[in-house]
Amino acid sequence: MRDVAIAAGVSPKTVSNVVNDYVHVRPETRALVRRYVEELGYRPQAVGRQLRRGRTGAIALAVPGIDMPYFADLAALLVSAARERGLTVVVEQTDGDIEREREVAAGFPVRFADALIFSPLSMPPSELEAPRHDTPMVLIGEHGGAAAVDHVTNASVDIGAVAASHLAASGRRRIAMVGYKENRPKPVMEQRMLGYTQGLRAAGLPVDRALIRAVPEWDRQPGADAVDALLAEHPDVDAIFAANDVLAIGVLSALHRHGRRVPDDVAVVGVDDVPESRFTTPALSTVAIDRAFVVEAALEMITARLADPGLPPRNLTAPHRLVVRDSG
Amino acid sequence: MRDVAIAAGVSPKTVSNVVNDYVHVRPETRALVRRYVEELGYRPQAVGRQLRRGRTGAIALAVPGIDMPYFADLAALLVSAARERGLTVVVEQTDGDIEREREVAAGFPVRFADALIFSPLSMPPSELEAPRHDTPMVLIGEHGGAAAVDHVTNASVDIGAVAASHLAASGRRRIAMVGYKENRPKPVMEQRMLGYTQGLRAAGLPVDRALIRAVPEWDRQPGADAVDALLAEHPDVDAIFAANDVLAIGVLSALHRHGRRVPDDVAVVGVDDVPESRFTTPALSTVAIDRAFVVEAALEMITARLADPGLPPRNLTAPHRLVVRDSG
DNA sequence: ACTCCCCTTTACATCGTGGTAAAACCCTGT
DNA sequence: ACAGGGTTTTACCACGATGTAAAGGGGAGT
Repeated sequence: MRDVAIAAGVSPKTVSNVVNDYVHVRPETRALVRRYVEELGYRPQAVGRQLRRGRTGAIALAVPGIDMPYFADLAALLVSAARERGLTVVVEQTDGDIEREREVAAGFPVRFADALIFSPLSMPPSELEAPRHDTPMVLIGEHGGAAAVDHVTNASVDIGAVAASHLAASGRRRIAMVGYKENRPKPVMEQRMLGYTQGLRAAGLPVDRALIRAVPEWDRQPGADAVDALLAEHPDVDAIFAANDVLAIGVLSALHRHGRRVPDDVAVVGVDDVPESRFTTPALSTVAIDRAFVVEAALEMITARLADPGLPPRNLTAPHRLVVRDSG
Repeated sequence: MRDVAIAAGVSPKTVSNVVNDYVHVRPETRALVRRYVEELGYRPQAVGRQLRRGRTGAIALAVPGIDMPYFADLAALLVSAARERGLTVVVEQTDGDIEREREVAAGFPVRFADALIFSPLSMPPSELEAPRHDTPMVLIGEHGGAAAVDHVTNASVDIGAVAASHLAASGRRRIAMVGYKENRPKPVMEQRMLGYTQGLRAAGLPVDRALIRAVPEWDRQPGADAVDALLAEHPDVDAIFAANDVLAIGVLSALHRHGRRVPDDVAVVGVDDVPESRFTTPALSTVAIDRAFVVEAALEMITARLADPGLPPRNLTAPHRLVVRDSG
C-alpha cells in the first residue's frame, strides 16, 4: 500500500480510501490511484484489515470428516452461503475424536475465525455448555441436547419413527436397525433408535433387541459388515432401517452380495438423502434432512450473535421428510 | 494479552515470551503468567501474530465443488496433512465458472492465505501462467498443461488408454465413452478421450465418434442421461468407459433401469476410485488416482516455494492404477 | 478581499504480536 | 566492594490497514 501511495504521490490513507470506495475522493485522484494499484498488482492484505477491524471474515466449520457425503454437501452449501455474505470458510476435521473436539470447542489454540459451526460427535454435551472463549459457536446435529448453546438440531426421534412406520406400513414384520452402538451411544443414535422402537410399537410390532445392530462408525463398510452378521443370525429379516445413508449403501451392497433382492426380499430405508442415494440400485428410500435450512439457520444465528453477544441461545430444528424411492 | 500482563504484573512481552516458550523466563514467572492466561482464558489472536510474522498459516483450496466426492476426499486428506504441518485450510468453490476462477487465480480480491491449491476447469491454461500476485500457487489436475507453474497432474491419456485396453482385452467390441464435451473441451476430457481412442486402436478396434457421448458436467445424473441417449441410438454397446466415477455411477444406474445386466451385457469402467465405487451394484471397476500423492506433492511444492520463491516451477504426475471389481 | 462551508487529503494513533536491543537483575570470583 | 558475565525482563517499534480529527483547497456569497 505504501508503494502505491508513493508511486501515486498521495498518502497511504488516500489509497485506502480509494480501495474502500470512500465517497469524497476526487475522480482524478481515484483514477490515478487505481492505475497504480493495477500496475503494481496491489491487493489489500486481509491481515492488516482484520487487525484494524477486529473481524477476520472467516468462519470455521468443524466436522468429523469433510469427506462424509452429508458433511461434504453441508460444506458446499456453507461455502456458497458464506461467500454471498462476504465470508470465507475454514475447515477443521475432528474424526469424531474427543480430544480434537475439545480442542475445537475450547476455541483452538489460536483464534482464527469469527465464529464456529461445530458438529460434535463424542464430547459430553455438558462440556459444550460453557465454552471459555467468546467466539460465537453454533452446534449442528443432535449433540447439543438441551444445552444452553445456539444450535440447529434434527428431529431424530421422529426421523426414526417415520422410517420404521413406513416400513411397517408396507407390510414388513422383521424390521432390523443398523447403526446403534451400545457402549458409547451418541445422542443421534439414541434418538433414531428410540424413534425406531416407537415406530414399531405404534404398528403393533415387537421390538427385538437382536435386530438392533451395532456398528463401529457410520460408513459404508460397517453397514455392509452389520448385514453379514445380521443375516447369519436372523435370515428372516425383511426390512432394514439404516441410521444414515452411507450405512444404507453398505447395507444395499451386502444384501446384493447375499443374493437378497431389494425391495422384494428386504426393504431398506436410510437417512440424509445424500446425492448418491438417488443412484444406488435400487434407488434408496430415505428420510431427507433439509441441509439448506441447517446452513441458513446456522449462519443466521452466527450473524445475530456477532451483532449482539448477549442474545439468549436459540435452538432450531431442521425439517425432514420421507423420500420413497425403490428400496422400500 | 495486555490484560494478562497487567494481572500478572509483567510486561506484555513477557506474556508473549511465556506463550511462545521462550527459554529465558524464570519458572515462577512462567507459572504466574500461565495461571493468568488460564484464568482470563487468553488465546493468542492469529491476526496479530500473522501481521507480525507475515504468514497467515492458512492455505486456500479452490475447487469446482467441495461436494464432488473426488474433491471432498482430497479436501479431507489436505486438511489432515495441513494440520500436521500446523496449517489451516480455507475452502473456496468456483463451480467451474470462469469468472470465479479468474478471481481465484488473481489472488482473490483480498489476500487471505499463504498459498493456493487450485483445480481450474474453465480458465485457458495460458492465463494461469502469469498470476500477478506473489502467493505461491499449485495447480492440480490436467489443466496446467506445459504452463510454467507448479503443478500436480494426472497421466490422463494413459488413464483413458488403460481403461479402454482393459475393456477391449475382456472381449468388448462396442466400447462407448461418456464424458466428453465438444464445444468447450477441458484438457482432462481431451486427454482421457485421446487415451480411449489409443486404447481402442491398440486393440484393433475402430473408433466410432457416435459412441463418444457428451455430458454437460461430470455428475451422476448427466452420466445416466448420456446412457439413455446412447442406448436409444446404439443398443449394441457392450462397454462404457466413463470419464470419472460419478459419471460411471449414473451410468450404472441407467443401465440397471434399462434392464441391461452389468457386466454381462455391458461392462463399465470409471476413473478416480471414489469411496462409493466399492459399494455400487455391481462394484465399479475404475482407474484409481493416488490422491494422497496429489496432496503430499502439492503441500511439498508449496512449502518449497514459500521457502524459496525463485524456484523453477515443477510438474509432478500422480500415479494411477486399474482397479478391477465386478462391473467390467 | 474576506468569511464560511463543503469537499479532499493528510497526520496520527491503534488494532495484537513478536523481533531487537538495551536495561535490570543476579551470581560468582577476586 | 566491584568487575564480569549470564539470565531475565522490558521499552520500543513495525507489521498493514483504517477510524478520527484536523488541515488544506476551492468556490460562492457578501
